[in-house]
Amino acid sequence: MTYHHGDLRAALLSQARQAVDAEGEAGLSLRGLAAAVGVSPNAPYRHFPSKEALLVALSAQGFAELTGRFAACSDQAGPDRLIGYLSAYLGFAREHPGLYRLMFGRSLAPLSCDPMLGEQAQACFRSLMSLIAVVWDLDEADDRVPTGAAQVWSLCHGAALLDIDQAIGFLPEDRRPTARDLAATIIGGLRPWTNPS
Amino acid sequence: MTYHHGDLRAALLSQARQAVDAEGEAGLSLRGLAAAVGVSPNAPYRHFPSKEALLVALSAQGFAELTGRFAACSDQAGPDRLIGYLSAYLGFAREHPGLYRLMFGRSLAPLSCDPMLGEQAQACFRSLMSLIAVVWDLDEADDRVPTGAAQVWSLCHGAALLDIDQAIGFLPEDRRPTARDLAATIIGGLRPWTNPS
DNA sequence: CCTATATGTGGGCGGCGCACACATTTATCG
DNA sequence: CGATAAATGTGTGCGCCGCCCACATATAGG
Repeated sequence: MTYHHGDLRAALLSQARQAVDAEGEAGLSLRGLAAAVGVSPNAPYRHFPSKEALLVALSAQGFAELTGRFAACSDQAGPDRLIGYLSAYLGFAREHPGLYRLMFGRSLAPLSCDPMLGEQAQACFRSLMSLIAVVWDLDEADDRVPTGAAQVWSLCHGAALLDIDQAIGFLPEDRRPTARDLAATIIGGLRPWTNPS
Repeated sequence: MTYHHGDLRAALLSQARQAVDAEGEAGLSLRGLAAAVGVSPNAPYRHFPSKEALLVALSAQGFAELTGRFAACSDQAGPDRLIGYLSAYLGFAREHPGLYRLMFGRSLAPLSCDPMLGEQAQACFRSLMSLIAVVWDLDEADDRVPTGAAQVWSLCHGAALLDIDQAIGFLPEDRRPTARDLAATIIGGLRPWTNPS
């Protein structure tokens, strides 16, 4: 290993990603990260002005990945596309609970502050809005689209949270919301999920 | 002030409550708390085994307060009661964003572990479920009630979050969800919120 | 009254984020 | 090619943190 690492920034992000996936944001320190990558405790500061900045970068990476998952099922039509998006969303949350909490657990306000993160997050939300416009047959520019998307996101976010930490005691073990449940709710209105087939 | 404080536990909780309301969970340290109350840095450990335990106690207090708000409008009937609950929920989140995030921002899993917190949180959720049973005219024991309540809570939680941090860029400034919006959604199905009257 | 227990104090350990000065590598340009 | 500037990593250190320990003091029960 040379004195210069090569791509320390990427290495740090990757290591942080692993750590967050494994133990959540709580179990993550810049010093620990640096040590894991095999570098001095202060090296990270050459790439991120603060721990917060690293977290934001990680979050942006998460939004980009989620947007990618959405894009992967954008070619499907109608209800299939809706179900695709929903299971992409739930799948992402289930597979990366730590990152998901990092992305949505903190205030969404910095989204608008940090340009990079804002860009990624907005792209993600735009993707959702265009889907909503299709599903509800609204004009893309209709100003009911953002509020509708907010409702849909709320529903999905809640479902994802309940799924992530299994909210024992709140929901019976076998009554977790599925993408199909959510789709039915969005199209047909709130209604208790029925037993999974 | 005597050597013995009198009711240090309550004083700490009260001070913590203020701090969390003011700057959120992030700006809260046991040492700072102790100093603010005028006591040595380690005194808190005689009343809480860890910082986490204090946070849990604070959270439980929050659930109790929310349950209280629900109870305050339990005498109303039908749709009024629904609207009462919803505005109680949104009002609580808006007035105490720091505490709200503390209650719902972390994993819900410890709810089942810690008996005290679990009790308060379950009571809160039971209160919501009985409302749902009424609104949707289901038997209290109907096993669609918990899943329905989960949907309703998801919607409210998302609305509260969007409201709390004003999600600039996601929703137009004047399209925040109101209790009436949510009630309409719950009864009539997802539908973009219309402009506030 | 005297002792056990509850409660608060003081010192210390290891870890943290971060600021500073310094070392080393890489890039730029005459 | 060689000097010099910029980028990148190191080392030291400060103040804060949560938490553990031994100790002091107040309250309660016999």
